[in-house]
Order: sequence, then C-alpha cells, then structure tokens
Amino acid sequence: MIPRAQKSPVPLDICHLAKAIETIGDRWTLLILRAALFGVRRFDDFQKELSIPRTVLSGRLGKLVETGILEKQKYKEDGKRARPEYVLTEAGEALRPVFMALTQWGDDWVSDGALPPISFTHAKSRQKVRPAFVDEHGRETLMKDTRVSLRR
Amino acid sequence: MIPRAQKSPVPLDICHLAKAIETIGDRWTLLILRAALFGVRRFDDFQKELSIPRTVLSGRLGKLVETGILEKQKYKEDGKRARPEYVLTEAGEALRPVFMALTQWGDDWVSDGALPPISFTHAKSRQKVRPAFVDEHGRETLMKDTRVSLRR
DNA sequence: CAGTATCCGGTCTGATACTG
DNA sequence: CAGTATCAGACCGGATACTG
Repeated sequence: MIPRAQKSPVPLDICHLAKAIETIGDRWTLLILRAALFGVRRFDDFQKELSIPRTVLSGRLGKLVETGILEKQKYKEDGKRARPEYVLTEAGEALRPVFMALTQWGDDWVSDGALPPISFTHAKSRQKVRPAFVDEHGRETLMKDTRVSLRR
Repeated sequence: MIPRAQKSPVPLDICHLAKAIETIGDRWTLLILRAALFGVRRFDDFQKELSIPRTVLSGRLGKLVETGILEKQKYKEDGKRARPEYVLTEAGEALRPVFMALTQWGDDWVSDGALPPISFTHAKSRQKVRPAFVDEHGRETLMKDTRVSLRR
C-alpha cells in the first residue's frame, strides 16, 4: 500500500492531472465526451441521448471547442443546407484510453454483477484488448511495480 | 476516424462507463481521489491541499466511503487518541490506471509545453511506463486496431 | 436542426463559527 | 484534528419559448 502523505508530491497549480480534471472533470462534459467517442456529433443527437438541457449542452460544447477537444465542422446532406457538427480533434481522440480505462473500472466495480455490455477487441485477431501499462518495448508492466518519479 | 452515430451503442442506464461517471465524475471527487492516490489520507490534509470547504469535503468523503472507494479506518499516534483516516479500498486502488491515463493526456495536451512534473517508471528497470492497450498475452495493441464489440 | 433568451428553484460553494 | 452548523450568493439544471 502507498504510504501516507501529508500532501501530493506535485503542487496543484502545476499538476497536469489537476489541469486535466479542471478541463474535462464534470458530469456533463464527461457524458458528452463518452457519446462523442461513440461517434455522436450533432447537437440534437447529444441532447436526445443525454436529456441534457439545451443551454447547458450549448455551453459545454462551446468550452470543449475552446479547449481544442472538439472541432466545429460543417456537414451537408443532399438538398439540405450545411449544418454544424462537433468532431473530436486529435486531443479529443487521445482521451479514448482514459475512457477505456474508466469503462474497465466500471465493469469491475460498479456493475452490480452485470456482464459488460461491450468489450474491446483487436480488429483482426478478435482477441480481447484491455488497458494496461507497458514499458518502452511495449511489454506489459504490473501496476505494483510502477513508481512515481519526480522530475528535478 | 470513427463514423458518425446518432446514438451510443449502449443505453445510458446500463452503461458501466456512465455509472462510473456518475460515481466519481465531479471536480472535487476527482481532486480528492488524485490526492488519495498520492497517499493523502486525513481530513485536514485533504482540506489544506485542495482548499476545499470543510462541508463539501465531509460530504464527498462520506459518499466515497458509501460507494466503497474509500474506507474509514482509525490510526493512532503515540500518546494521542485515535483518529480517522480515509484509505483507498481495492476498488479505489483500481482507479490508478484511470488517473495515470488522464495524467498522460494532461502531459500531452494541457501542459502548455511544460515538461511533466512526474513520470511513471518501472521499480527495478527504471524504464518509463506508459498507459497502453494489450491483448491477452500482454502484448501492446495499437488503438487504431481496437474495435468495440457489442455483447448479444 | 441548432441554437439563444429567459426564468425559477435547487444545489453547491465558500466563509465563518462552533464542538468534542 | 475532525468534523457539524449556519448562511448568503453563485452557479447549475430543467422547462419553455423564440429565431434563422
């Protein structure tokens, strides 16, 4: 077990984890990102899926665009006029591992025994894929052998 | 890129990811868990580190105990009377990969170019460790080769 | 469809004070 | 230390209505 500490080794104001939490760490933002990672892109699709008040959705989408996680693009269906859609940027796509890890945690700890409704598999081999930690050679490293190193 | 979808493949109410978000997905809870994963355990240590109102802290710690992420234990310093401390349960410890992945994302995308203040290394080899996805044999799998499979 | 405008009521925040 | 009590104000959620 981790030894007791009076404080974290990194002050809050320079902690990238803390910044990440400030950026995406609220209920609606996380739920929007969950949907976005599943491919949802349009205002009304988000609204229907989440039953989120339109004002709140508008605000959150705006902030996610500001922070560079979503990009507001135009799409055009034949005959109709162009409409906006919110597409994940590279930064947004990079959140996928975070959500996969959280999904795994949910499966393990808040599922009430229900089987996972989805799983992640390798496209070709169909083998199950799970989040883990690897060393520089791409070999799995056990959590218990992992340490935090402070940069000096 | 992920194709556009009208809705997520999993309804919100049976989605373990959504449940996980409901459980730990708010600013203060995430910041408390960050500190806890760094070893912080005591009420006043949390309070000082986060500058969180005592009432709010009290509420959040209570909820985290309820949901089985923290456990309220007693510690005793010599001469003094026993006092409570909040220690991560197995479920709480299991959140570490989630926070490591989020730290990595923060380093990559919200750091404003600053070098990461901490890094994760293998206890023995001192090699850097990063979050990734592995197949059943512990071999790294590229994100782009990963698919979501729906259980039927 | 994709928003903005408005409004109300509730919860959360943050400050301060008090207790064992 | 580790909380609970109290309180004003900010912010958020939810509903409804209106616009291009």
